[in-house]
Amino acid sequence: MPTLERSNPLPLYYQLKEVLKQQIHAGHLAPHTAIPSEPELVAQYHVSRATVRQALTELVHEGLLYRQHGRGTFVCEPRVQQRTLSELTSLTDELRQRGKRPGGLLFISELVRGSQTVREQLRLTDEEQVVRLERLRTADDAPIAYEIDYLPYPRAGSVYQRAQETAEGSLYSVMATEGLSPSIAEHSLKGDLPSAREAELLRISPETAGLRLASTVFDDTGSPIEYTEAFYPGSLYDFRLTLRMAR
Amino acid sequence: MPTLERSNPLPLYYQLKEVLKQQIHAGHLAPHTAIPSEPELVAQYHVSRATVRQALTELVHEGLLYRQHGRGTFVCEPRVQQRTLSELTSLTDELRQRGKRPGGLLFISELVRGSQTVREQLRLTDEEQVVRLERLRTADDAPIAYEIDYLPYPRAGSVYQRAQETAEGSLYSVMATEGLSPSIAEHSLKGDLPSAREAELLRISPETAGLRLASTVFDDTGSPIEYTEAFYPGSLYDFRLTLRMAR
DNA sequence: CAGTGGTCTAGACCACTTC
DNA sequence: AAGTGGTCTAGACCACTGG
Repeated sequence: MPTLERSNPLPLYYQLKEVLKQQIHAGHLAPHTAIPSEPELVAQYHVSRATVRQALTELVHEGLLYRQHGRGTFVCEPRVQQRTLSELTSLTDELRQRGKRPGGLLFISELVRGSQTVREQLRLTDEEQVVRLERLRTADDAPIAYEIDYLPYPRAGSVYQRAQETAEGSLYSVMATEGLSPSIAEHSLKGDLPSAREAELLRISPETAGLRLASTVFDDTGSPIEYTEAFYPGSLYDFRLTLRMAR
Repeated sequence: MPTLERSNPLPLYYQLKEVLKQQIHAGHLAPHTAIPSEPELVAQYHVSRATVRQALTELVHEGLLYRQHGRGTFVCEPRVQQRTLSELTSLTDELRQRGKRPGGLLFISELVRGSQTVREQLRLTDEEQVVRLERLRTADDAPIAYEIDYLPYPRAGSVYQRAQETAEGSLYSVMATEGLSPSIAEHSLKGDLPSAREAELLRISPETAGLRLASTVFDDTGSPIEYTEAFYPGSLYDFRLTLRMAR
């Protein structure tokens, strides 16, 4: 049994989480079997019950465990564990998880005033401009999505300087190095047909239906840091989401 | 200032959550303003700091508050507060939130063996059957989606008896009364064109693109309790999701 | 420096499940 | 009755932010 290191700068509850996660993923704890009770974990790892409960509560939130009052704490089904619940994964990460190699082409990077929709979503004043990036995103070099990203220039100026980097990898990773931390996103999703330009770039016929996505991304204070419009042909890509029920 | 009732069977942390929620929604606490510090809440409500922290931690999870180490705890933007983050809302609830009147027509309710996909998703043995419900869902009497629901007969037998009720309202509410509690759902979303039958029932042309959704719903132990396939014409309905970033 | 949230302890009593 | 998780207390020390 691994031990927790008090000299380790990582908090004890966090170390305990990692230990339990690893035991679950390694298969030492099978689905629907009980993990040690809270008093047992207290004794095994020499920490207080509050510390144990902080670790367990977070693992329940992440969909790895479930609790039953009076019975115990149990390991969730692997299918539900597979990803952090209700996460907002970047497409780049998502493709890697599926064993694909993400990539992209940057067509246009410019400073513009932006449409009324864009300005409203990013809550800009009349004087402020937006960075506009037009990208074709690929998996294993095959196009899978056409995407236009809008960033508020006042906060994202340096992203504009480094626009080329966003073509290859994740825009989020570039934004993160600039202190723009995506935390929460609103999405609107509907089925649609591609525009002429989209059909051409994605090399699909104009009759191929796809998914039209508009997203506004916020940092943890709720300030908008990105607005995106994208088209995903149904024949090339599907979205996967795991959500938790309210209440 | 409201007080917490120790005679109230509801836990103190829960009562404190409700008080803070109400103050936020009533506008007494504006976005980006700090709420009272943890020691202040301890003094005001005569509870321990652990109780205060349990209330605040859950409100942070629900997207109403955000914390900044060394600075304080602040109220989130209304747009981010609008709904519980990453919830799995039933279409019935969603439509009500948008001011629409949800309804539906039940075409078929039957017991079948189910396709291989259905049987795999519901993890059924060779002998077990599924309840199959075919529904046209409406908002203000106009069709917005065509949906087929599959339920594992061994656990959902009584839902089959009460199938007619599911036409009018939410299938989840009928399931809930039978001890089937949706907790987590996996979704797959892509753009597609309607089948001939879908176009006819939804009264749209076969060239109208829409969103094709396949969902498997689990209870909190991770056992599947429902599998659904649906088509939402892009011209009639869009999905709205609010998600939290992983980590 | 004072004030904030982050982590942690060592208890306590309760409600629920199982036997 | 014994064991489980749910709630709660009254402290403590730390890391981070701001003036």
